[in-house]
Amino acid sequence: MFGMNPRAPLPKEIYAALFSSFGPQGWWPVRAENEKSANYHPQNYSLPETESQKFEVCAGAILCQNTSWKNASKAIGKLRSAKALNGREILALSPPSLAKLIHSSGCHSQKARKLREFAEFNGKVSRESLLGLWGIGPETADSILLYAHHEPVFVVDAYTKRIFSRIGLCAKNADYREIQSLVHSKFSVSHREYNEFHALLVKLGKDYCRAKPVCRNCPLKGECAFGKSRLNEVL
DNA sequence: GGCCAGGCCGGTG
DNA sequence: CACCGGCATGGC
Repeated sequence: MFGMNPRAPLPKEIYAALFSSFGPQGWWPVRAENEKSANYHPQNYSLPETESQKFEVCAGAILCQNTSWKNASKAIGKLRSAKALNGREILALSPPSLAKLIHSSGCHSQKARKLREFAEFNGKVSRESLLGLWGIGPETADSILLYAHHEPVFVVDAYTKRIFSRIGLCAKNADYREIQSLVHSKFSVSHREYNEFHALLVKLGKDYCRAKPVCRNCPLKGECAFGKSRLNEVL
């Protein structure tokens, strides 16, 4: 309860404000079969379509755990060059050589094991089955469900927690399921909106609502009590 | 050079 | 159950 603000903006109002200032983010970035560089596909919510594109999304979700997308993306590129962006080839590599390919993503030994665990999995995809795999926690599982399988699931990450708690929408120590069910119940939408919502929150977290916040031109400064009080201090 | 990045696991109290 | 250290690279 501490830190929550009854007059905080609702999830759908936050979504609307972010979408109108930032526009569609076009997640998840995947490469179409004949393209040389990874592309975003704004407003094409049917991607990923092929099995290899889906695998790329899942591998990316694992590789970008606690890592910048840039470093994770470099590792994806290495896997592609090695023709190892699929379960069969991942399993054919020795763990050390797989770790070498994904070196740039950090925690490479752990992530090599995580990729192998995922590659070995051939059951029915669900939140429970994904969470049963070593190396897949709630955020990675939900990212896979949303961005690879188009399930209407809101993904919670460190940015989400920081933004929502500063706004007063949730407590500072709110846990994953608490934040997720808050959004699911107050903002029940399709995978397209959850896709954009998470991506927009990441954008806000990177550009404005950082650890050291930059409130000056934040799109939410009008409704954020935290930002207002900070701006008053500065002025 | 410290802090942070689109977390997760295993051990501890 | 809540908290913490370890994993590890690259950019600012």
